[in-house]
Amino acid sequence: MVNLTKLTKLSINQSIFSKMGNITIKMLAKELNLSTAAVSKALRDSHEISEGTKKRVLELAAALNYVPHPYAGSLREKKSNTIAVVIPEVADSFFSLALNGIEAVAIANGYHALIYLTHESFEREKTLLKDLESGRVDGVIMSVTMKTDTFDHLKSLNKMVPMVFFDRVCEEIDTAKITTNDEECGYQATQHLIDSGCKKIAILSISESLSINSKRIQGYQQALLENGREGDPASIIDYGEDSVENFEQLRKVFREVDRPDGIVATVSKMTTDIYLVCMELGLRIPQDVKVVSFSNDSTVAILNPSLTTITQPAFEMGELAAGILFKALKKKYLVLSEESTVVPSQLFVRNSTSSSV
Amino acid sequence: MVNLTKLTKLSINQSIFSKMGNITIKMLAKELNLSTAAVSKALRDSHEISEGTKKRVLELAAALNYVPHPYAGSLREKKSNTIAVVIPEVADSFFSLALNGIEAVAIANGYHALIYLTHESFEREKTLLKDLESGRVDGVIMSVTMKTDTFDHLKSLNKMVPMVFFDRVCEEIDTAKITTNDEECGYQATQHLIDSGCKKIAILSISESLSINSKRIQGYQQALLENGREGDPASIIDYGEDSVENFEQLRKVFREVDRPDGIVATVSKMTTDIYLVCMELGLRIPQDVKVVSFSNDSTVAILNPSLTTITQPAFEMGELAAGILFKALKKKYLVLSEESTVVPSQLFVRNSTSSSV
DNA sequence: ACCATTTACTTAATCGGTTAAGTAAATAAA
DNA sequence: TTTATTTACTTAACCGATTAAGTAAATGGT
Repeated sequence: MVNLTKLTKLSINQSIFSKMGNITIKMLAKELNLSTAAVSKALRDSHEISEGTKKRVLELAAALNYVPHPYAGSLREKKSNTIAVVIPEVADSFFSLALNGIEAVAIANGYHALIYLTHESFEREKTLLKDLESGRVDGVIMSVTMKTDTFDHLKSLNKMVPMVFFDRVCEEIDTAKITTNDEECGYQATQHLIDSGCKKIAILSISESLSINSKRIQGYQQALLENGREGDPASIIDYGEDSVENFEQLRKVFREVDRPDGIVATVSKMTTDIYLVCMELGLRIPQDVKVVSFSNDSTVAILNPSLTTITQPAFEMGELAAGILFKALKKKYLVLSEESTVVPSQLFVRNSTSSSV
Repeated sequence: MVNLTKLTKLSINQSIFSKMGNITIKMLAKELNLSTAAVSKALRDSHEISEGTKKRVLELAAALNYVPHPYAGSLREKKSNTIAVVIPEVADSFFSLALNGIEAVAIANGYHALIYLTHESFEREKTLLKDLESGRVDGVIMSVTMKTDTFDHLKSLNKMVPMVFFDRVCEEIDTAKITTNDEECGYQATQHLIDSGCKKIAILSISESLSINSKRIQGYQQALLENGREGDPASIIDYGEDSVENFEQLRKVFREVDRPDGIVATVSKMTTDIYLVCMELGLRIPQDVKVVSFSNDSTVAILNPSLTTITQPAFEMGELAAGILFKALKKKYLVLSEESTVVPSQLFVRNSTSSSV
């Protein structure tokens, strides 16, 4: 049995919440008539401590539910055993799947993964990354916002902490980047629409500064070019953050006489708008308009009609990014930029591009 | 201009990443011939420091990109300015919306919100909560896993740190709980199916131990009872984690002669399976089977057919939960259990329950 | 029996901040 | 002029853990 009489004297500053106060090594030491050093070593199974003492320490620690304070150790060791994952949002299948991949690897490596959301705000990204220069985390995995168009905050953080970018990478930063074959996919999506009989193909552009966006559009233009079509600049439709404006924009495009008969959505959330606008205007998918979307949504198969998608290896990209980061955290002198990887996405043909209807 | 000559002598232990090493108050103090105390006070705009000195400190701090180490302050102040958000997953519209609500409030209060995912693993929940007893965070907002059926880990954490539950609450813990009117919604959904002409209504049950689940089912049973129907136990279909098994289960149910002609999905992810099974078996929604789902998905309107939903005030529930937690963190003696709130959900009728087709 | 080594600890410094208490010089009050 | 107060700092303790260095006692070798 553990005698707690002495310990009660130690509990101070009790708020309504910490009825018991946090147990510290100091308390264990006092209770056991040992130095804090001995207790610390016992907990870490040091050879300097006798088996009997170790047993006493472990038993008391368990009885009192001792949990080491992570910040104390981190401060001393200059190592937080924590990584940060900085992503635009989580209400997106791609990011939530990638996150699962990252988390799985982080847990397997005994690390904490702190998730930070920028909500596509460049200001928030800057504030966040500045904070991460503090030593709060040992490494960072991130996808930049749609609006990230200067890179000093990234460069600055990259000097302090190993970083790995995934999907929405920043080309200007010299470090590891996990991407998918965006240009090729833009090409494939467009070629698939052409093959399905589309004459006028539009593409929704999410952000000028985003490398994945421009690559997808490059692929789109390349496909048009190879098929002897003008790269009509009017067919690149800017898609912003204001959902009302976006809807209005789409409505306008599809109301025109020479409206597109095929459209590529570069991110999944554009799909709902496309479907709704087509419904409203009485345009049938795929008969009047064919749709391909970059998407990882699980609902694509039960949409009306089911949606042809370019699906990214989201989970795998997360796993890879995390794997490389932990490799860097273990081996001190890893050249991260040499670890960049491109993982291919896959085209899934469904009814939204069917030409046989 | 800042003279950095002295400072270079301080940089030690440079890894490939920390080319510059982290700037500390000690370095600033040395460079300015001040004590660390003076620098600390200057940075916190103390009246004890002259305006001239404050200016010198602030300028050097800015020039060297000084970022205070959060763990050092937290340790001393016994306050981390950080809360934890523990949720089952993020690939779910309800949780991601709630998360946005929580985050918005956290940022407004100058706090960090650390997101932890349990992936519905009870073991992970226990490990996580144990870690959170360390002092890592000042408060916790959480939704328990589907499998959480013992509560010692929750009770234990609740002694150390203020907790607020939302949606998937634990009734046994005496603290604030933000819920929606689950029983009423189960009732409404069922009544709506009855009103739409359904004779045999099934409900998908996600977990026996989850209070929201049992409440929804109670509402369902109540509605059946009030309409003079037997509460057929066979109509409560257990939905587990194995997606292949779930699909098989559903297929079996809908193949039977007296198959249901109405079904309530208690969580949104069940919807895809229902739609796919109906497609496969040639059952038309809503003519042969009517579907209501608890869902916050943005795609419900473009499904085939569009889905009738019970939609929870997810963002608002997150905001409320966070608001109460911060109220508790500010006022020391707030009785959290008195802050529990129930926010109503809303029924949106769409085509999956249409009776006029 | 005597020195060497091993065992099982303790002491004290450290991580990077914050702050109570102390102090010397300048200014104000009597 | 002398004492009181204010100003602008510094010193030192502290948060909770880790660990290099120190030490007393037990054990071992010859």
